[in-house]
Amino acid sequence: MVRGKVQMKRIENPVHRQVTFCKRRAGLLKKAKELSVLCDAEIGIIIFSTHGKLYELATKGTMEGLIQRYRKASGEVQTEGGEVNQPQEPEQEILMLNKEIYLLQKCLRYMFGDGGAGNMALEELHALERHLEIWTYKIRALKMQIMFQEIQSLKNKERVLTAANELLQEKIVEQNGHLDVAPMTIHQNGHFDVGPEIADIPYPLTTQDECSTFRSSEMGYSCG
Amino acid sequence: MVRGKVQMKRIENPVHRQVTFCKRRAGLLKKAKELSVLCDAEIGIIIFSTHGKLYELATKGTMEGLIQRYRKASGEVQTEGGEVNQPQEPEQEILMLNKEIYLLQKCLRYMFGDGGAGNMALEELHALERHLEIWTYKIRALKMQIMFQEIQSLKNKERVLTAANELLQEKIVEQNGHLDVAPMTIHQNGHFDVGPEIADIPYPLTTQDECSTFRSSEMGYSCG
DNA sequence: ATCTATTCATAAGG
DNA sequence: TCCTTATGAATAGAT
Repeated sequence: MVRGKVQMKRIENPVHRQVTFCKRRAGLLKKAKELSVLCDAEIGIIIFSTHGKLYELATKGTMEGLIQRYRKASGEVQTEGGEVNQPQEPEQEILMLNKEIYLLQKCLRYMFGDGGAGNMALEELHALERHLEIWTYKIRALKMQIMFQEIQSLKNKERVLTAANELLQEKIVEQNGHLDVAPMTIHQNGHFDVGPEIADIPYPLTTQDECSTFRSSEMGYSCG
Repeated sequence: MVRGKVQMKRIENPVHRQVTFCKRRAGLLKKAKELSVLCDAEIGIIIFSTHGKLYELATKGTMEGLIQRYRKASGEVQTEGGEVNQPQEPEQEILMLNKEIYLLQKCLRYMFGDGGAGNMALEELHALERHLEIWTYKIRALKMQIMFQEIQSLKNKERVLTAANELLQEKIVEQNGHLDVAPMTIHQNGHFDVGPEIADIPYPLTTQDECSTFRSSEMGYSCG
């Protein structure tokens, strides 16, 4: 028996919450199906429970199809030329990627059966191939950029270490008077010429060992 | 006043349908919000009306975020090795594609700013490049297959026409007695060897001109 | 949009 | 999980 109006806040008792979740979830999905039938609407519902379990409903076709329709519908506002370009605008790029995904999935559907709802024309395949090549090119460029930064970072570290080494050598020479100690210089030539961005570091005796990925803020070295 | 139980079928009267759509849509979204609050669930609803208008709800975060969570959740079931293979199973292939899309989107987010929520590691980029190469390869293979079928279809038509031609020649020769008419044979060699699948066609005097794409059922010719 | 009779959903309990 | 039941909520049809 329903005692009074239910409070619109999270049910704290986990058992009650679970029971209510089951019941209301069923009710929601039922209502969605009814709405779809009565009003001839396409409806998709995605539910993640507190514990991350997925429940879903797609009233016509599949959820993937609905997601694609959603992407097209929410994306086709201000979509103009269908050509692959370098738009510079993140939003346009996202639209492009949505098209890409649509194409990929259409291709996949053809290649592996799935009922053959939407088949791919040869022309679409040509377009897809071209897009994939462009993406491959972009990925390679990005990889190069990342590796370049890494090399730059390593070279900087080398400079720092070399400088530290020389300073230490000088100190040792000072302390030991005329004792002969050979300087420990590092020779390591990469194939990239990186301009000197680090110079005149007072006493750089340590460098951090973390040297990875791309954020330039993480290319750091520390001067103890 | 509700007269009797509502019939669970499409409301034919468009005004009634529209009114019901409005009311029930509002009710559904309200229920979804309640379920989300009461049971701490993340819920997304996508509704397309009959006329294609989009209505949506995402109770936590954005719809895009939810879609990605959905893809991950529905994808990571029974995903084993993270390696790219040729699974033959459509479902597994769909899982792979979901990963692909996830990767593409992550890549895109990095390349074009977007707040930099999830950045890509060099390793992920390597994987993406490899995946793209494989996709390119698959696309090319599919294109080849389609073109091969087209060639096969054309060759069949050639056979049919040649046969028809020969029959016509014979008839003409019969009718004209000893009049000398050179036979009109067609010589056209492609680079693919297609086994004879069409033979002994009685009187194939016409062939359809539609010869395109891939469905083998559409490679047809008609024998008038 | 608002109203109201009626059906529907569901909280609590078993 | 499923059934029951009292009660609040949703809504069809009318205005």
